[in-house]
Amino acid sequence: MASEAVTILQSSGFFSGLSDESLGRLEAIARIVSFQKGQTVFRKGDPCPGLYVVAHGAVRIYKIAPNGKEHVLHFAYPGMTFAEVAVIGGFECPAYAQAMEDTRCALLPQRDFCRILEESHPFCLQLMTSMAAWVRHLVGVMEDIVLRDAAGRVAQFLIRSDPTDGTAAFVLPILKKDLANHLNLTSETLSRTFRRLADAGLIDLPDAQRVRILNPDGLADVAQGSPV
Amino acid sequence: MASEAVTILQSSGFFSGLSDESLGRLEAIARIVSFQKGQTVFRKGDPCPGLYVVAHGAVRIYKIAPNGKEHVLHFAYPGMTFAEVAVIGGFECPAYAQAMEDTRCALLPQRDFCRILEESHPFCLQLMTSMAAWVRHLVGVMEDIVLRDAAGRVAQFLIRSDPTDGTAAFVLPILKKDLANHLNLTSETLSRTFRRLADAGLIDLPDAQRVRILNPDGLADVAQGSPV
DNA sequence: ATGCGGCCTTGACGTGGATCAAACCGCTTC
DNA sequence: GAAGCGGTTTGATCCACGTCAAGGCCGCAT
Repeated sequence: MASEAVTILQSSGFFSGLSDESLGRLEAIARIVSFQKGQTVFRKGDPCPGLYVVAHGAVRIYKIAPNGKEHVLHFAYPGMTFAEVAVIGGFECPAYAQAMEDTRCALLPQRDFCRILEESHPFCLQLMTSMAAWVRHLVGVMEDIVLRDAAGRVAQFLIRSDPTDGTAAFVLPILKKDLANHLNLTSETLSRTFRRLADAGLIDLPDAQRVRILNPDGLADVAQGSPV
Repeated sequence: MASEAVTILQSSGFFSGLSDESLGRLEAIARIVSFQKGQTVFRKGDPCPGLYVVAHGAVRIYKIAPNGKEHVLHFAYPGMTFAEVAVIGGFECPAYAQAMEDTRCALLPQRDFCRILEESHPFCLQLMTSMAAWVRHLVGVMEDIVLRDAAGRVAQFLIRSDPTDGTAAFVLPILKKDLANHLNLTSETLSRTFRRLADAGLIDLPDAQRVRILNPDGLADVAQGSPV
């Protein structure tokens, strides 16, 4: 099903600006791969299979410390890519990847992908700016962790991930235990932090999976370091 | 002095693999800029002047939290570049940059640089792999901070930055207070951590600026999470 | 229904590293 | 050489967050 690959690629911000010609070349090399919930996509140290574009489901990319502690670098949802950096840099997989749900991806194999990069200058340029945006995001995550306390990190996350841009409740896109891990907190601390924000009247927690932002400005203050 | 720019560019890993033709084009747009010790190179939010290549001196790139806390993202020494990502992505300066010593840089102005990127495919490819390496480095720093305790971070830093690859003492490339900040520690905690490593016989501290690694394997164990 | 196994919450308690404070350098400057 | 100043060290104390433990909730399988 070649057309499925094209649909997936087009849905991704990474490839959306490409010409039909470039898309056609990518389509020619793309393979569709599926993973069951909980299945490992690749392990740290594996040779990098290529660049993945998520079509359905969700994947978490994480590292494991020598002591067993995990840290989730990021979550890849439909339209998002992962393993780009290893593909482009030509190194082995720098982290673990695991499907959080049944997941379907387009896979652009490393060698073919690099060949296209070498042949297509516009594609190269496009990818470069995408990488720059990715670096900026990464630095942002790092700064969240380093410069903010628990409440600040949670507030920042809520602000960034509220799809409603307002006062409707929305469901958290991930399990709280994964969110806690991503923010470098324990799930206990995350739970307590949510409660403190709710007690302060900044958010409402209708149930375990949903959040409503009651006071965006106050939440922004907390993200900027104001005490709860 | 056009030749000075070429020398600087060639000394940088970022540009070392380029053809004479590409180098010539960069030389044509390069300007030499100097900063006195302590001088600000740019501030967060400034329009990005271009890509800097350090010739002499050292620059620290850092962020400031709303509460005033600083975090040093990285140190740019001779041969290293900074502000590449903002140039390529076309955003404003995402951080502060300050000369730690009297410093001389080549500056490749944003617009000219981007024009060359658009015209030269080999250059684009080269830059892409440099960016990938840079991302990997960034993720490494982030993982150090998130997954290791104070002793682990310091041990990891020492292992990575020991130029002697052995048992000779070497001078720390930066002030301890800046190092502490980079590792997300206070200088007090860094001082105490050095002492603990020295008491454990893993390192020797002949004076405040120098370190000698006595037991590389033991230090590696600490970096992997073993208690001191 | 019943049991079971994740996930989430809440409480009590412990601790790594921050903070506060003081003293000691090695400099530069007068 | 006295005074001043940043950087470093050390000690005493504090606190945000982790750890440990227990209980509640919900979906799923028997």
